[in-house]
Amino acid sequence: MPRAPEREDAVSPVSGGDRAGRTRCVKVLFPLPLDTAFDYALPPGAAPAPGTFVRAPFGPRQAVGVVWSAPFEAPGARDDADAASADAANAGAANAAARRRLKSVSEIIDAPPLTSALMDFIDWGAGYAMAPRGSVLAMTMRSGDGLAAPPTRRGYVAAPSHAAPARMTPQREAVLAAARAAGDGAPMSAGDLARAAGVSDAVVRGLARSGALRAVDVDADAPFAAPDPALPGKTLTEDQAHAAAVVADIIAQDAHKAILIDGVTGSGKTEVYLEAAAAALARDPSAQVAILLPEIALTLPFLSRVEARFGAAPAPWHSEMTGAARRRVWRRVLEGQARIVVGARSALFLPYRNLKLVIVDEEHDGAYKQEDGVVYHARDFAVARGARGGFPVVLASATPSLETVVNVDEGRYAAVGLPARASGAAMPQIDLVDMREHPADPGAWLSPVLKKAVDATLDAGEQSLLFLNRRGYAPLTLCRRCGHKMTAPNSDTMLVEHRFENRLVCHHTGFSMPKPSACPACNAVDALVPCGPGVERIAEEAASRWPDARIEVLSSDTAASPAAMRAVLDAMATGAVDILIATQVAAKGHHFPGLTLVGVVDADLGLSGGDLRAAERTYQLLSQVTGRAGRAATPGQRRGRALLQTYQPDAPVLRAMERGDRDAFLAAEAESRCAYGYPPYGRLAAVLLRSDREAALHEAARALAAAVPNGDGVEVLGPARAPIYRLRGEARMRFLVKARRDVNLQAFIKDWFAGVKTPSAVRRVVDINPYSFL
DNA sequence: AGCACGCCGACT
DNA sequence: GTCGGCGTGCTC
Repeated sequence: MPRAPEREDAVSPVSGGDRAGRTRCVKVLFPLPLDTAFDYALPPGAAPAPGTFVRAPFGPRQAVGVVWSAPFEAPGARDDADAASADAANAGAANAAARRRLKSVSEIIDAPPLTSALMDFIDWGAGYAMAPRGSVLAMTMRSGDGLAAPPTRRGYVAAPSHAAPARMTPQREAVLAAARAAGDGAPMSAGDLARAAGVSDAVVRGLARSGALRAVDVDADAPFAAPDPALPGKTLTEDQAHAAAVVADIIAQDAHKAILIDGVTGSGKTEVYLEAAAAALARDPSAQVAILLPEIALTLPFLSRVEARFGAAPAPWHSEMTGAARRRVWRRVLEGQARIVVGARSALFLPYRNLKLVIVDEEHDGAYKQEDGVVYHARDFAVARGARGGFPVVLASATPSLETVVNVDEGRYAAVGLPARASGAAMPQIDLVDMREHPADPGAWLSPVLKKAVDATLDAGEQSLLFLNRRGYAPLTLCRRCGHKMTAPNSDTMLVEHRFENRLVCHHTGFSMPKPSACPACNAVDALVPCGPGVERIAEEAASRWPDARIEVLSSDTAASPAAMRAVLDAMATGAVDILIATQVAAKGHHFPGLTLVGVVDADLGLSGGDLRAAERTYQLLSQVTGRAGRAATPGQRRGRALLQTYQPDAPVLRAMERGDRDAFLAAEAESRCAYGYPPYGRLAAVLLRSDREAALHEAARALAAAVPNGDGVEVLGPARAPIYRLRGEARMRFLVKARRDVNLQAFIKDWFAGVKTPSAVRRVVDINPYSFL
């Protein structure tokens, strides 16, 4: 990208605007936590469109921002709207601000501008999340150095044949052949050429010196290969073909619509929405498609699936990408050159030039909720993005969220179902194991019923998955002499024993320490006892019960790296593991053909805690993990089976799981949420105050409580201590704001806060529609 | 977010 | 007497 020449001080401080105050200016928004866009004069003749990237002096430094308005005439010394709206006493000050000489935009950056749909989305998102607009813009601009001049690297192409070197050798011949094979359009680096020819790069340099190879500078950020939507996809089942046709029909309407693909685990939702992507790409040769996934760990195998369908690798995007890879994707998305982006929730904010479809896979997944910085839910924001861009949004899930189901029921979203597994295999048989009737041995966690089922599965040469959503060896360590509980320093969080590393780890703060031999409170030696099970402890029990079985443990921390994790998953997929003991990392998106038994060690886990979505989350997790069983229709293989160990077999969630009656569960869940006025039937927001100064925190909470405005249909609960009161040395208090669906919650909260001055030592975080209540 | 300005403790 | 701690406030 060529750059505009520097125009420092193009408008001179004295004679810049003419006397009549006709300086042309624009508003500029910076990617900083500021809500206001600032006014700047424009260099003479410049008329940047809204969305254009510019550089401008900002305080003592230069900053890159985005033009956030059409050009307008600078307000003169006379009253303008700002002054008129201020009251008489303030008019002088307002005028002084308006009259002050504007600084000038120093450079108009030669890059495609942000689209107005994206700008609208940023404005809307900031208002919704109650975040400064600049913070939302920052998510769009988090690009490494995407606006800097593109880096180049030296490449070589073969010069015309008459430029053959005087002395030809076999090595030189090989290099020239390799360069000619690559062609003029694809310069190769010296190293690549040498490797292709099987010679050292000295040969390449020699040829370049002699003129037989021409050196060219090539863009180091290679373009993405163009996807070919016309390539044949997988053969679809009748259900899939029907669903794909319904979705394609919506895409053909070229208007905003949200549609849910509601398909049981193993029904092949992915094939259906890849057809949706193909339809969008085929309609418009410059269309871009974004596919959002909840977990980056899943993106790698998924990328190859997309590549297989379209013959081109998609552009990946997630928060752990850095440097050149990040810059390359960002730039190519901005240019419209990257046509398919596969990424985590933040991929929604990329500066697409012509976004025509967003697909949100596993739309119910809690990982779509961003909890720090700008707090948002990527599913909801995706739908809002589609509304502003005038394009459809596809949501896919086997266990759609109640929010989405209600949107479908009330006619706001379309829906299409995939009721059967694509392989033709039956859904697993699900049974509850009442632990009161079939208790495990003391100090053990597997009931005789589950152990017998694993025996039978081993005998049949099939695989078992024992699922427990708890990392480590034991979730609680306490001193048997004095009762002291091991907690993280300056936090009210329990330390979890991880026996493989012999450490105590805090899952909230990341703190860890070697397991001490004596109790830190009473100094009793060897008195610290692990309480309760984690996956490592279940593995210990399994190893003693089935000493000859091949057993593996999988959780986000037993695997040292993503590659190690893949290795375990691959071993499971190829049948090299008999019993896999795993947390929810194994519950998502993996296909294990030999797996016929899923045992859930503690189906009650997650039901306690009083979180309004506890039952829903449990249902989703259990459906997902039990859905791993018996997915392949292998001849002679038994039907998949799942056993759920529970102490509360009458809980509605577990009854619904047993009967496979999702709709009854959702109906009951909807009824109870409706009765309490909880989302999606009412609005909810959490206001969290935190500070390392406890007295200031309590005072701020008291002051806020005293200032709650009267609002029809709004109720403010609290302040109360947050469930984790002390975290990383900070104390935390929380309010919950509950409102009817027709209430503007954000306006109410803004009004509330406007009347109170909270000291800066107390941080205040608003979470609209919270998912985490810690 | 930076960065400057502004009032109270340990040092050349 | 100064260097410097980070609280508060501003950036067109």
